[in-house]
Amino acid sequence: MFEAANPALKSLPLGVQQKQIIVTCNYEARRRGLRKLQLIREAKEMCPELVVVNGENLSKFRDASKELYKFLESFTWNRKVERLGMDEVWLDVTDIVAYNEGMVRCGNGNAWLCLDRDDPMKGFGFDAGTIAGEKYPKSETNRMDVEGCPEPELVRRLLLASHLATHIRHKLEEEKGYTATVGISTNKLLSKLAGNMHKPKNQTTLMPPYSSRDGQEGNPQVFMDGHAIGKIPGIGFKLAQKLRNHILGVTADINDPSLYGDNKDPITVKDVRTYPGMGPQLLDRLLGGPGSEKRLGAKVWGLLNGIDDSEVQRAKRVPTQISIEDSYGRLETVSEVKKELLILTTSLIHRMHIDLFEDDDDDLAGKRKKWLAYPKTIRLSTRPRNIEGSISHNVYMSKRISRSAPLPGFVFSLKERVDAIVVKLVNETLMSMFRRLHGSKGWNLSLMNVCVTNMVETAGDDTPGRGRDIGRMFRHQEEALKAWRVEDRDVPPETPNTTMSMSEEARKLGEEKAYVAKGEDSILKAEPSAGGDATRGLSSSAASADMTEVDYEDGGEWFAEECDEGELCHICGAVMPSFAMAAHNRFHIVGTD
DNA sequence: TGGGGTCAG
DNA sequence: ACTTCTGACCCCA
Repeated sequence: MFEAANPALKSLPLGVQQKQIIVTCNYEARRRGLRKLQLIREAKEMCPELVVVNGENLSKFRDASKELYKFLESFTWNRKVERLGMDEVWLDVTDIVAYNEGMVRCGNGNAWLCLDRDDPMKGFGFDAGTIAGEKYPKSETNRMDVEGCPEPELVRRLLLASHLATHIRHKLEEEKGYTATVGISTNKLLSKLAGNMHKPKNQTTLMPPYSSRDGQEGNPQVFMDGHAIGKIPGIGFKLAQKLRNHILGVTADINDPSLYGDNKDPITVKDVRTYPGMGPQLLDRLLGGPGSEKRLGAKVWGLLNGIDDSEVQRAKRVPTQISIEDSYGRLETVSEVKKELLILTTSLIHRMHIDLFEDDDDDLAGKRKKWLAYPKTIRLSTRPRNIEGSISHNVYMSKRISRSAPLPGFVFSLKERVDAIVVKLVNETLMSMFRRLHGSKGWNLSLMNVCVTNMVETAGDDTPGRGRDIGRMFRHQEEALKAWRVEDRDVPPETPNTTMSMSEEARKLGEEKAYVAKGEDSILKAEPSAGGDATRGLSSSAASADMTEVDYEDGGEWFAEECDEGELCHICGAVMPSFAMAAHNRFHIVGTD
């Protein structure tokens, strides 16, 4: 992002600072030995010419992330574009690939990939005899013998997805100035891991065969097996530790996290997968216990085998929570706390206006402002500083504690000044929550976080199932898939699909982005899941959105236009004129029966 | 629903 | 000195 704004930075080592730490840095800085989350002092020592920019305010990153995401969404037909953090994205391009797959003779010559079902001229030409970009495993030749290989349909789909990925990467660089790295495969897990290869600005297609035959593992298994166990998305620090302990046997050293840096993890996916007795049941025993996820063993076993059934999610209209936090060297008095709460709360109210309060351009009368969602709950979290020498050492470390309360309706006021709202919220709500967390003395905090959550969405035109183009989309997809159904009769249901996902790091620096193209290939799967999803989307949005739509929309607008003082609904937190409250309450009573 | 844990970037 | 500033999802009572 910084590089895109100022290309001269690309050749300089650049780091983004939060407090005393370089939270991320560009490739030039990494080339010189810098790493993420390194102390400023060490970084400067290692690289005196390091250019440092302040990254404590994330607004610019949020804006760039949203812009990037919107750009990528414009390429999709199904709007399945899922963000992971601010700089990674998955695209499910199954439908685009399926549509084009029927019209392209892969394996020879020039072909056309159509990007718009309504305009055959919109698209790009490509060489249907090659996979675009890098492949896993590497191979000598780029020419494809599509018909001669064991999984020709899958090869065709991944080939199309690879060219689509290249096209999108080029457009992204031309039009937005962001480079990206992409992985292309049949699910989110595999495409994400493939996207880690060939950084900073290439792409990797995980090549067929995907199934094992005559004792040979498929490529996804070989690919997964080579990864350190802790590198698998979904297997974090705790799970990896438990798995290592079981494989290696429990010794004191094994519990030292410093032994397992990036490349030092001695335990691979293959070590775990092939351990005697390994399977979902043993994994459940190893990883389960109070508090752990249901069916965790089955899920992890799937990951070890390259299996991931999770769908690429469409972006939600509003976040599920918004929080602001800061860390402190010392925070020991009530007045210090109050001062910091005022600062945090001011940022939080601003964030609410940015993320929850947008133009309603669907209104016939023109643009109006309205709340997209009302958070019902406010939460205050703190992190008490480690008490020196107290408690054994490893057990009571830097955990957060929190208290929550209903969010008062006055924060939605559009008339009152933000600073007045902030003062009221801190004095009337947050300070008493703080007292519930800590007494008036005897604490020292290293962090405070203020969060609003429990969003109640107002109705919007983005609600799945509402858009006029949704029905049309599915009809189109049906047609595009007809040919496939016939041809795929004898293909087992496990046959993969074609999907694409992308990730970018514009967020941090524009150092690179990765996008990952994921290919779905199971048509038999696509049919029921498309039908099921469509039905679910329609019914659930009708049920939940209709309930709140009239209330909140009207309440918000009346308040915005006519009211100086709103009255708070204690059920949902909406604010509206007093005369509306009786009808509003009736609505709740009827609606919640 | 409140409080906490894990995972991710 | 497992740190920064988040956000998503899961579990239990």
